[in-house]
Amino acid sequence: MGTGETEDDGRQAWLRRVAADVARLDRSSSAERAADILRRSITEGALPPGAQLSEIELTEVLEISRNTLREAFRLLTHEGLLVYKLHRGVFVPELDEHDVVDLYRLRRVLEVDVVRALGERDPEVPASRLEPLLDDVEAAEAAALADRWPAAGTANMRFHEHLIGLADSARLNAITSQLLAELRLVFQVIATPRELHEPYIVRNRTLFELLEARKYEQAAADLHQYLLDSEAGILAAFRDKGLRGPART
Amino acid sequence: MGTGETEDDGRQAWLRRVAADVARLDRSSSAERAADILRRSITEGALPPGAQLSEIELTEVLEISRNTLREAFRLLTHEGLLVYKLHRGVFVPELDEHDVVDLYRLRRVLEVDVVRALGERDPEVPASRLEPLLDDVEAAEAAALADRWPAAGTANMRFHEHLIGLADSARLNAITSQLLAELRLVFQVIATPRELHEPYIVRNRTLFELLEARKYEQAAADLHQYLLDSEAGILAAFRDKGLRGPART
DNA sequence: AGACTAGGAATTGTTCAACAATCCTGCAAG
DNA sequence: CTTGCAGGATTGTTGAACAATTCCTAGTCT
Repeated sequence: MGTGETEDDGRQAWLRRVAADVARLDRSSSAERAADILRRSITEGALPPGAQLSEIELTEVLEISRNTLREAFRLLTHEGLLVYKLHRGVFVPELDEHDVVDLYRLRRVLEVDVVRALGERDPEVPASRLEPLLDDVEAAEAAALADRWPAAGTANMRFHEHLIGLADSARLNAITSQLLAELRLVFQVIATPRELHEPYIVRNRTLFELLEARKYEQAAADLHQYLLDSEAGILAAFRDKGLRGPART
Repeated sequence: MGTGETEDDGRQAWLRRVAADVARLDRSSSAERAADILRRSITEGALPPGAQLSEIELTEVLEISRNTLREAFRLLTHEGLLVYKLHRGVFVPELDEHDVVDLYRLRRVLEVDVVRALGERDPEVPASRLEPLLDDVEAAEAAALADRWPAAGTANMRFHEHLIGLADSARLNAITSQLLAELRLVFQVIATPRELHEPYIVRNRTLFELLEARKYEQAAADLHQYLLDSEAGILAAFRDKGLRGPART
């Protein structure tokens, strides 16, 4: 870095990076640590939808007090990964078809708009911004080759998370993170990961190539149909499996 | 830090009002009761952006334990009305121009889509669904006639909340509620309520009439420009004030 | 025998006070 | 002017205690 013009930009970028690092390390409160562990347990299926989380049991396992545990419960409740039933405890929510429709309605509006805005607002998107998307696409393809379908699903979702990230909106990122967390809950119920994720690996690559070629309008239209198809697939899977009586709560 | 004696007077008056509120409300849980009081204090400006909320002081004023107070803090944090800084306390967030742009970007996407979807999905919207919107329009008009501009602003925001409600999406309602709460924070910084809210009272009525006439496409276009104008007005007021909220955590 | 009700055990909801960890302030030294 | 170090103040966390509610069990009545 030699010239003075880019020095200020470099400094700004460095400050932002440091601030991000600090924020990440600060994040070490007991409640949030416990929430992290529980979040993984839920999204990975160790705590399936409908399961109850006993306070006494978890205070012993996580080695935290009831107050701190309940703080973690509140955090996850706000993310939609837990629900409170008064005087009965916290449960992993069981989402139904109506929730799927609701989630996909929001996904379509937000994601499609992000892609459209890329074309309208700033035609000169730095190519480096697309790198995380390519990483996700390749990660999904590799996982598919290895028959690791849950991992493929995770990579697919990270693709969409990074796509939203292109908008540089903190609030949009937070909303998306929550929507995808709830979607993972839906995937847990269906439990046929291959049929669920396989068709969208190649579509993600197509989408990436459209973005790389700066064909934003076509990418937006493509993504819209993509999400409609994905929603339809999930709803169909729900109706296949769904006629069974759910676990009694 | 201390700016003068008038601040102390204002603080005393605020303390007295809080004490009165404590005596009056007895029905809900202590944490929610405290959250109600604090929410009003924040949205009405008694606790301005940037203010720190001392735990010890508030436990004495609100007559609750620190744990209960922290529960109330969590509730308000989820609404976006407070932010935690680890080991430093809770603060009323200071939003800057970037936040305004972010908030309005989301508002435009979501609200315009709700109106469009009304036309596409279900041309037969029951007229009764629009009644809350009319109530809000009339409430804003009445408040404007009485020179009660904060009340007019509140009615305006409830109009938009009810508008979003037409989509019947629990998640959309939650997101909107939080966006508008943060917007109230922005209004507090500007502190010229009349100029801020007056132009939009008549525009809300226009919007309502377009919806009533089922001219959804025109309503959507109208709303889009409406939100662009509102954003521009707020940004202009920000630059006039020259008050900057630099901290971005 | 079956249904209903009363009572007790277990769990959650709420509050409190004390201890540990961290941050801020002021002051002295280089 | 900056650096390092106490001391004080504030926040983070814990464990216990008590109240409120639910669920299970046992007994009673028809």
